[in-house]
Amino acid sequence: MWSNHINYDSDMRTHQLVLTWIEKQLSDGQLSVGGRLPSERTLAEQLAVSRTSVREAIRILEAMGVVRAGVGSGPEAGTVVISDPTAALGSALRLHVATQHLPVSDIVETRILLETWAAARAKPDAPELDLAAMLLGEMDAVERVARTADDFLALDIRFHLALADAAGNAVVSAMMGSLRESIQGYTARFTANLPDWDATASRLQAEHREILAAIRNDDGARAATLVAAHIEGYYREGGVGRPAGGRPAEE
Amino acid sequence: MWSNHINYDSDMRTHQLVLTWIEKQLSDGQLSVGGRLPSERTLAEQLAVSRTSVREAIRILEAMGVVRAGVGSGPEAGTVVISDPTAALGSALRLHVATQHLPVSDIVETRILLETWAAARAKPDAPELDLAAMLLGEMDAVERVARTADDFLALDIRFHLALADAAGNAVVSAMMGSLRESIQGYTARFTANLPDWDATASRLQAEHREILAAIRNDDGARAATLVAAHIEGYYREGGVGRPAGGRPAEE
DNA sequence: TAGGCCATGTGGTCCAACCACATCAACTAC
DNA sequence: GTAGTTGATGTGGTTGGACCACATGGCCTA
Repeated sequence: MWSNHINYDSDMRTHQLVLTWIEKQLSDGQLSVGGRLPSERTLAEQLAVSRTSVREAIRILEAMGVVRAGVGSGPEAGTVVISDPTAALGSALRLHVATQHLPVSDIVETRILLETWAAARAKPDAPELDLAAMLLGEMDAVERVARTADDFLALDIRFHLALADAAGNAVVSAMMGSLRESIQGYTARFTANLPDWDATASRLQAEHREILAAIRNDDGARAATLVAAHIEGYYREGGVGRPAGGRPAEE
Repeated sequence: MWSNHINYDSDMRTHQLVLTWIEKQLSDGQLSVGGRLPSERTLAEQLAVSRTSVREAIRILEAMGVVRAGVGSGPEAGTVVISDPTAALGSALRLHVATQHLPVSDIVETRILLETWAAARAKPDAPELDLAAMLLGEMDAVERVARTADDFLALDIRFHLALADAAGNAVVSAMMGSLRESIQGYTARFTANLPDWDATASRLQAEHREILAAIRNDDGARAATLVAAHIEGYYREGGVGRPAGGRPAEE
């Protein structure tokens, strides 16, 4: 009775049949990110295959990063779709960006590219935003007790990473993380060039709040604009000319 | 009697134990391309796990394009290593990373983000474009002489990296380079599952030429649009549902 | 010698259990 | 009544055994 309209090759291996079925559910929208697959036993019965074959298919999807299997009962249980697999075949990702001798202007450019994208894409209810909000409070505290600018900027970086994480793209998060050292290395020069650190910190905090508020209001376009201006101003104030208007650093 | 010196995490899932064992064989050189794994039953006995777990591990390797399973007896039988993941994915086969949920959809997203940006800002006279053009010619040559899809796609990756380099941003170039391994890992499976490689290669080449032409004409917007469509189509065509080994489902 | 047959070994599939785990509801003790 | 315990329920994780389809190669027969 379970006639899904999949064209089964007569000699298709059984676990591929399961994969095809799941793929169809996903492409049809009957299954999407966050959704749960039927239990292995149920799926086996529905597709008239053994649970073994279902498990082999799920194992592949798990290795590809499409689903995550969790035992027990409750929210963590079952097989959950964690990635839209329209183009998903998983693979190992090893990021080792050599951030040693990179021009600051290129870093600024890349930060703007990645962070504006992330800001435009972040969901208002992303849990990473809570972390960002907390970091905002810590920065306020640091500022009150007249701690060093380094402490403040360490939190500042974490704030920006949290915003990037809120976009939900693991690769972008990893790339931002790989820039962390470079960004940190810059802060020394940054603080040295500032005439009035307190005023700068206050302004940065105000901008941070605006950005976070824009994301929380689901105004991605505004958030992206604010982020770009924020990063630009941040580096300009530190005496590093921002790479002119989208155009690189010529020469 | 089988004391392999693998450090078994006590809570490691069984099929991952098998993956770890096979990874060790490959990295130690005791197993290489063309070599055959022990039979599933033998392997299960040696590692003191069930054949089911061995099969799940082999299924993953098969989906990753590392091995090919053949029934019967004779040269086509047994589980044969058809690709050296040690070379393809870096110094070690990070299968545990593969199961660590780094969805390829995120990689696709990031590629589109970075490459469209690079295409939009690449200068028509960038020297990297000459390299890109040369690679185009090489891909044509490869296509003419044989069905060496792997060779073609190796050049394809270099082409994309050259375009990214043409934007003149060292950070973006480094990030694209860090994605290289991931992209390469995907292409192995990609080629194995295409019904008509020649047609696909021709289409890819046509798109490559369009992209390059757009950049040469200083039409960054068009180049970006073409790149996005190109990458999207590229991954979609190798989409989920036809892991290595089986023939792709007819449409 | 030529042809056919079958023992052997492979992966492919299925089944029936059992385990570990996590939740939740019913129950019990206070 | 409340707090803690216990068991039912359902999940994925694992196992061993069984049978199948397939391909080879040697044995046996004509």
